[in-house]
Amino acid sequence: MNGLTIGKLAKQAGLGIETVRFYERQGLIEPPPRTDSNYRIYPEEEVSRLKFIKRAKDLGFTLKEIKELFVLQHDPHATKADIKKRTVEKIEDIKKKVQDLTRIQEVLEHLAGTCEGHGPISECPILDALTGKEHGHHHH
Amino acid sequence: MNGLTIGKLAKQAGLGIETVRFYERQGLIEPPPRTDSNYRIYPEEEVSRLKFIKRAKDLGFTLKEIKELFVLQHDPHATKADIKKRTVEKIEDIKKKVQDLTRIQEVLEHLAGTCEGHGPISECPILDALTGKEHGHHHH
DNA sequence: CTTGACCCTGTAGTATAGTTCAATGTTTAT
DNA sequence: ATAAACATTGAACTATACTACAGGGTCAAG
Repeated sequence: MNGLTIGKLAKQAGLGIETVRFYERQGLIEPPPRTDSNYRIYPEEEVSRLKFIKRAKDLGFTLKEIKELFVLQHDPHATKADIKKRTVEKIEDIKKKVQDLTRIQEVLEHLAGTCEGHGPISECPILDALTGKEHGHHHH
Repeated sequence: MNGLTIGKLAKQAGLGIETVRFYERQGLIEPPPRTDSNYRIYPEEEVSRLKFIKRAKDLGFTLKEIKELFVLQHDPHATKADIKKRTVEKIEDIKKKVQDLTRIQEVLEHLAGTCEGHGPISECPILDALTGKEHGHHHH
C-alpha cells in the first residue's frame, strides 16, 4: 500500500521524472530504497518535500539554498540557532522582495488606471516610471 | 565632457562591464554612440535603466520579460492598449508572487517565533514544517 | 508471450545569464 | 614617454536547472 514509483511521485508533485532524478543527483532528496528490480520506491511524504522545493524555487530560491536547509537538518552539529538564523535571513530576503514587488505593482496599477488604453505610445507613462524617472507620488 | 564610459556606467549601476555589453548584445539597452576611438559613451539616464533591469531581475523577471517592455516602448505600432494589457498581466504576476512570498514569510515568521533558538536540531519545528510535517496537524 | 507503459544508467544538449580570456588599441597620470 | 588603467572584439567558458536521448530492463494486460 505504501510507496510510490518515481512516475507517480513526479506526477503528484507536478514535476517530470527526470527532474526528480536530477534532484536526487543534486542531493535535494534522499536516494530512496529500491525494489528487487532496482525501481525507486518513495514514501508518500516525499511528495510534500518535492512540492516545497517547487514552491521555493518558483519564489526565487536556488536549489542550493533549498538544499542548505535540508543538509542542515542532517548535520549533527547544527543547532536550532543555526536554523533560526537562516530562517530569519530568509525572512529579511522575502520582506525586501515583497517591498520591491509591491512598489512595482503600485506603479503599474496606478498607471494602468490612468491610461485609458488608446492613443499613441509616446504618451504612455508606464515605461518612464519603470526606467527610473520617478515623478509620480507614492500613496499607501 | 558629457557621458559615461562603460566602466563608469557599470560601476554606477552596480554591474560588471561585460554584463553591460552582454545586455547590449541581448538588446536590453541601445547601442550607445561611440567616440572617435570607438569607446561607448552613455548618457547618465542609462544608469537608472540598468538599475531597473537589475532590480527586476532580482525579483524573478527574466531578461526576456524585461526586454519586452523596452521593445514595446520603441515599437511605433504599439498602442496604449498594448501596454495596458501587458501591464495588467504583469500586475497579476506580481500579485501572485507577493501572495506566495507572504505566505512563506508568515510560515517562517511563525516558526522563527516558536523556535527559541537553542537545543538540538532534532527538536526544531522549522524543518519539520518545511519538509511537510505540518506542526499541530496529525494526519495519519 | 508479446505489446506497451513504465523504469534503469549514463551521457549529451538546451536556455538563461553571465564571466573570462586573448590580442590589441586608447587615455591618463607621472 | 611610458606605464597603468581602461577600452575594443570575438570566442570560449561557467553555473543553474533542467530536458532529451540511447540502449537497455521490468511489469501488467490481453
